Amino acid sequence: MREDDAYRAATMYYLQDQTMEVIAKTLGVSRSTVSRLIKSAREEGVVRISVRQPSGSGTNIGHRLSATFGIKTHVVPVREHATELHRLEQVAMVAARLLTEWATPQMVLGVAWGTTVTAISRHLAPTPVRGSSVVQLNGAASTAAGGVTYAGDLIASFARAFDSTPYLFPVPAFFDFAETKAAMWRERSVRRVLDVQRHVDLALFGVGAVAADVPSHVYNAGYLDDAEMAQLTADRVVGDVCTVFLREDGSYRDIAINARATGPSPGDLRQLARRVCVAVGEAKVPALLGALRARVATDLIIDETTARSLLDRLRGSVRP
Amino acid sequence: MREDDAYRAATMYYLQDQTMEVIAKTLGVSRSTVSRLIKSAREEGVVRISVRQPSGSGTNIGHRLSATFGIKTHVVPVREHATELHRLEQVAMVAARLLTEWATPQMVLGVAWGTTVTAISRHLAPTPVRGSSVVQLNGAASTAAGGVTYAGDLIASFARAFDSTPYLFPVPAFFDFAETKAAMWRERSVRRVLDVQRHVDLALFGVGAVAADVPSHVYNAGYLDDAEMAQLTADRVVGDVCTVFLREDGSYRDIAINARATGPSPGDLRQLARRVCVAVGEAKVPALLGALRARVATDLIIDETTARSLLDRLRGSVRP
DNA sequence: AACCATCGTGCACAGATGTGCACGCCAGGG
DNA sequence: CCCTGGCGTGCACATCTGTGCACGATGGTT
Repeated sequence: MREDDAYRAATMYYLQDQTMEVIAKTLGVSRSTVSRLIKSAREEGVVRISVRQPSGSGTNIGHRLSATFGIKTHVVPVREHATELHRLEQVAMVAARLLTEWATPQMVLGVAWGTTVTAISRHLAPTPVRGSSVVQLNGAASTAAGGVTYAGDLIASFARAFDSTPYLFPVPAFFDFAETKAAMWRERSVRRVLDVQRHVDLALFGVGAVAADVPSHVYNAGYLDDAEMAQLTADRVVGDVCTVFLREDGSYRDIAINARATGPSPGDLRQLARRVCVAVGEAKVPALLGALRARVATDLIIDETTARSLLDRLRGSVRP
Repeated sequence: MREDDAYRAATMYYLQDQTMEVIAKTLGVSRSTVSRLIKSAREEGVVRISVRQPSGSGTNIGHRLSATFGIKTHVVPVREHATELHRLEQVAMVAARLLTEWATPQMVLGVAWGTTVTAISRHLAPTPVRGSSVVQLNGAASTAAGGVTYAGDLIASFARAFDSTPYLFPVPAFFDFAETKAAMWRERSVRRVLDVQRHVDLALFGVGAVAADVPSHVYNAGYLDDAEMAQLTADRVVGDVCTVFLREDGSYRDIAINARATGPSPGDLRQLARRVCVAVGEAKVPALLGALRARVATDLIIDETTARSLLDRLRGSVRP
């Protein structure tokens, strides 16, 4: 009843360009109610709005990035002086919209966890996708409490939005011993999830930066001890993708801790058709550069300011 | 430049929920300009808004029609006392939006001509569709002047909207002699168009009603002489689809004039995957009933008032 | 039965949006 | 050279839209 009214109101508003006043009279409710109906229609995914990039947008930032790394880039316009938190919110909104736009029946969506992905999850409008699954890409349990429920809620919120089957990955972010990982990887319960991960059609992840203003989750939630942090610095690690650490040049294979990490390596990721990387914040630029050089992404969603920083660093002219 | 600004403004407005004031400051223009940029983004097809029908809308008119005729129905909400012209405009708007939503690469769009289809053409937002074609379904030349350019403009406006190759059908609406039709149908120039028509993926047409308040084009533009009109009445013809005449029970094969008509018969239409019928006006109900019984449509776009009328007539309780 | 929490609604106001008008810029033509 | 028509812009106003608040209905609990 209510949903049907929302549908009727949305049709009249968006498809027939009627004012809410007129719609209110037709439906026999107050204008305020119509406003709320239309809002709920948007939030419930009854209304979908997409914006397509005009083909001939010439020399702008997005196209430069796309050309350099051979990826599709979505640059989110933001005001110059906008705070990083504000920008994160903007980018997350756009990412959430694009994601629902890219959803296809039977899709397997792989999601990592972190501040960025969590922000995206807050902006997802419900978009039922027949036969879809959502799978957690990397383990989240840590010595500190809360990692599992945190990641669990995150996956659940994606699964709810797409009406998908959720697959959790109940392993720690890092094993203490590489042998344990090897052992667990032989367990059928784990293998089942790994198998789903290999069939991911659309992977979604952010990048972690070791030195960030809004510090990335991994480096602050008790996942790593002091010795490990020191080792990262010694290894010239600048950040991570799916809790696999990277250097700015994109190398990662010889970083010891990665043998104990549970997320897919850049090499694993590259097997997947579509890999969407979302990044906000100048501090993430070195890590992002490493990620792009490791070719982890096919799509990049980034705010204008960070994008500019990235291009600057590429040219070698690092700004203060 | 302008288009790029429109894209940025539209992104910020629709995807990031920014106010125009904020967008104006970011882009360095006045708020009014932003309003206009966003409007143009909508009109130029940069922004697409679609409204999906909630699955569980139970006993409403649309579902009753869908169940009765085995078609998909889109009922356009209108105010009860709305004029027929107003309703036509509403329905045409919705039809235009749905059409762009249904457009797929390589599609062949078949369009008839008439008041309804013309109204739709006025509301089409440009939506480039790779490799698409638009083909005229029925001839339009008449003894009175203007038929050809009229249909030509119509087809051209569809072709422009979808960036398609247009195929005109340069034959009269009705031949005077069935033999001429047979002869023309052997001509290669005509056969080429007929061949495109057979590959139509999406056919769009209205229904003509012999006795309409807003009279249908065929019966008023000099296509038929008095004797022919009298013959139609004698044959219990209630209207036409693509200038092929029908009775209310859906029969059409034994109506003499149809042998001289150039549009696809219901039987021809049924070969096409998707056939979208658009209808407005109580006067069209008998003709529409005939059309639906002849199974010419897979999709029906109709206003609420006409839909109600249609259901009433189905139940035998014709209202005054 | 009384109570309370929750929810949906309309009212009224604040804020956001659309648009007629006038101004200024530019290009083409006299 | 000026004139003129077309176009894009900002201003100011009218209209449209979003939302805090209060009220009333509903349903469950004590």
